[in-house]
Amino acid sequence: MAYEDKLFAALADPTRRAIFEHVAGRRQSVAELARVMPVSQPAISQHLKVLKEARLVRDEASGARRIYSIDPEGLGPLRAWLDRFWSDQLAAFKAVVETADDS
Amino acid sequence: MAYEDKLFAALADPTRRAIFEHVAGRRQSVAELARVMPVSQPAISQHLKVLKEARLVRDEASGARRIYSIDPEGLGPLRAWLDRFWSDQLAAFKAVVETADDS
DNA sequence: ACTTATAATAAGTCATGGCTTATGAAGATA
DNA sequence: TATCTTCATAAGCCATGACTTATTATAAGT
Repeated sequence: MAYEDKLFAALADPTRRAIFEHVAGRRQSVAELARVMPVSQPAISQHLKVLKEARLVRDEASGARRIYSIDPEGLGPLRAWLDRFWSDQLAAFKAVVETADDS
Repeated sequence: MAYEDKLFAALADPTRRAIFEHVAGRRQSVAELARVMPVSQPAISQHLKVLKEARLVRDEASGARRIYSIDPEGLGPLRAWLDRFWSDQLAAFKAVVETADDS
């Protein structure tokens, strides 16, 4: 599976996005997430695995716990993808405006 | 289903993303897309329906054809979502730097 | 009018994915 | 050592979704 595919797929699920947003707000353990989210601990672990493979989060051992935090570079590729269309659309918009000026 | 959910879900499928990128490159009909993509015409129509409900594309009748084009505002919410974390991460990074300055 | 082209919808198949409970491994605590 | 916590993995269930072929509707061309 291509990397970009993993990134978009990881963000597609609402529960997983919620977990990501929690982790982005504050680094925390699996148990903490399980306490606040409406799914079981294994479900949390499974989501975190997907997020990790998409490089959206990192994990770090801390005794028996495992602390998850956001991966600062993880959203870079998403932004890059987005900017591709952003500039395209700006160019297209500009072209329309300039065509209108010709009239 | 919430709007944001539809947006992310629409972009999750690689085939659908490819269709979106084609349409973004040049406005075109369903048949044109079906010619270049490795799936059937109904599959294309189904994907376009999802993209349209996510407000990523628009359609316009042109005789028997239906021309699909990108919806310029469609990616706005995605960018807004992204920027939320972008500034968060910048703030976090700044905090780390300033803490380092204190030492 | 008849045929061809275009595209949407219906119905059915099949794989994937998100969830559960059960379990085991590794660390902390008594 | 024994227990408790934390977390990951295994296995199974079930809904969803991406695809197919078949069909229908509408418009264009002859």
